[in-house]
Amino acid sequence: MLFSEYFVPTLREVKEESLSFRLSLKAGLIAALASGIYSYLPLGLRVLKKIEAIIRKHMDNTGALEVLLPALQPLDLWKKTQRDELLAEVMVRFQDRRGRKLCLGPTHEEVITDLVARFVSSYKQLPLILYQIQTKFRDEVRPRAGLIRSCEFVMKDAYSFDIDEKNLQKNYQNMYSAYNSIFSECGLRTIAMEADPGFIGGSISHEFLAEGPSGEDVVFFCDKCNIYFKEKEECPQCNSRKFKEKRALELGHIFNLGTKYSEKLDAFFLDKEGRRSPVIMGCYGIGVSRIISAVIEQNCDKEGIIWPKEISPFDLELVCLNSDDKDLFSFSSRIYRILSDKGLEVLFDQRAESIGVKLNDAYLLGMPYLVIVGRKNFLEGKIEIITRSNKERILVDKERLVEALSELTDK
RNA sequence: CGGGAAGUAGCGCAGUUUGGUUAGCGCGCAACGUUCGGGACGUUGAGGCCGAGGGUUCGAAUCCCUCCUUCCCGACCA
Repeated sequence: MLFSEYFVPTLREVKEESLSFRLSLKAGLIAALASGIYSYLPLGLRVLKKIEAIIRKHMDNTGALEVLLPALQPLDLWKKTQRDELLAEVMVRFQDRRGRKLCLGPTHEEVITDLVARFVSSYKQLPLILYQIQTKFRDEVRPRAGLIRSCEFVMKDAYSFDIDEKNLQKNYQNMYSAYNSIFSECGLRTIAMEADPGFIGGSISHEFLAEGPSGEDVVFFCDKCNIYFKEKEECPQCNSRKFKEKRALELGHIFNLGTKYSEKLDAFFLDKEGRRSPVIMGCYGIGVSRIISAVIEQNCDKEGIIWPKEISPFDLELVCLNSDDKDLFSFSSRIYRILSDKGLEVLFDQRAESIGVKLNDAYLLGMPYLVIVGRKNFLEGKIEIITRSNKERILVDKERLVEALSELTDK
């Protein structure tokens, strides 16, 4: 991708305070439309899609099947679980021209259970796991920190349906480990903890938190035992009172729902003995857009973002420092083509900007590798490769560049 | 929903206390020239119902009232 033909409106100054919010605005990942409402710009959307791809891979591995449920939902459905009242405050609700009462789905337990109630009637159809990646709408009291708490956000929600508690446990455990894989593949360090099921309900639930300065939760950490805990009392392992307070962001939450929804929405099946029982459910959510914020907070420095390879919008950024130097420019262009043909995703900054602007932008945007083609090095037959994470600079012979990059990026 | 801060050019801000006639600065944008390994320099230029409405006044970005919006802290939540 040629930088000059791309749409990356970077900003020099922003007044927002949250770390990830600042960086996602400065790097041109998102743009604000109103409080809690954001557009994804091309760079941000690339990241979102990569995260979604990782999630899909791991969901598919658990045997979950992807569906896409409607965001528009009749309020009557919500009356069956009484959650039209419980969630009244956060629901975006309205009437259509026929006076039909609708809401924009803040979550999808009702819709998915209704679907299963319609089509599942035998133990032979179970287990079943369905998931979707979809936009949720919540009328937030106080949106904050950009993608961290917004009124419209992308969520992955999965729902498992089983014949008994034992089978649910198996799915729950599979999801638990899938979640750990997803987050670590996104370049995150997360903490899994037992949690309060809240309005989703059910008996047991676990949440997955990512440490970060803009996090909304507070957790405590004991250096000695290397464990996190929620109650501000003492370390549950060594009873020490010397622990650190940390901010953390909830990225995922898995719930053992049992029969809470299936009973109310009539999702029953006949077992081998012909007995009629409610389907046993689990529910598994990930705040997809929020992952972007968490990743930024855990992977950045004063200069900008440091994308983990797996979700970086591009594999590398190629910077031609002196675009009006014909030799330099044609060499850079040739490199760009060769790398692209090899399947590498390259952002090629060939703008007629000053060197400082291009380098600062490159650090801000944060691709894992920066390939700097400058006149001086070029005349000596060298090209510079900077590893964004540790700022390590290496000079390679220009004939060896493609090879060196293949080694670094494994592509 | 309670508390705080703020709305002036695309972005970041000064000016408001003490009202005064053509509303400023930096960056960005357009053009030309000079630069070219760290947001470079010069010249010229475009761009504002000073958040909205109402009031006070000869006169309002500035004083008063109402409303809207945004950010931050708390309560609540993925």
